Amino acid sequence: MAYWLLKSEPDVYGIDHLARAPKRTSAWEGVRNYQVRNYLRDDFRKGDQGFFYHSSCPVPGIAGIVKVVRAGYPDASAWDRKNQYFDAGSTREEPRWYCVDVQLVRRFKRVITLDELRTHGTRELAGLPLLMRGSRLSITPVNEAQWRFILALEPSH
DNA sequence: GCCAACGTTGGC
DNA sequence: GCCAACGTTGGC
Repeated sequence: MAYWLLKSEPDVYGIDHLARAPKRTSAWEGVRNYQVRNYLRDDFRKGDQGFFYHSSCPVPGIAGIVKVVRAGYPDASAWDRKNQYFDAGSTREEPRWYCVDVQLVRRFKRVITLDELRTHGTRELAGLPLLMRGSRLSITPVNEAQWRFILALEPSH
């Protein structure tokens, strides 16, 4: 089982939106970056878990945990002319973009902030893609040691 | 709103 | 295939 970090802007789609979704489940769609597309298409498995990260907001950080309930499948938003993520280059025969379905596992009792993660960036979280210079990908892998370490941060403070 | 970093586009 | 221009991301 793999671990991931999924970024979203809370104003657009935050963890509270997912909490209110039917079955607390939603498609993670609209990804239009090839590297992230490859993760979604090739590497995501049902049962994988992910951190739900809030970006572009007053306090960026990890707000909770999701699990993958459906592995990669073609992103239908690319076929919808009215959708802001429409892409005429993606067809049903040859889909260009992929998505997964995620279900909220739980919200953290507190947001584990980017600042706090950075304080561990040279030790336990060295190499975490989120903390790497220039890292902008909306989905990045998290290894098991990093996953466990971040989970253990939640009860402290 | 700024701007560093990085991806994409398109002319050549 | 190069690379300048442009667009996007996302922290600050």
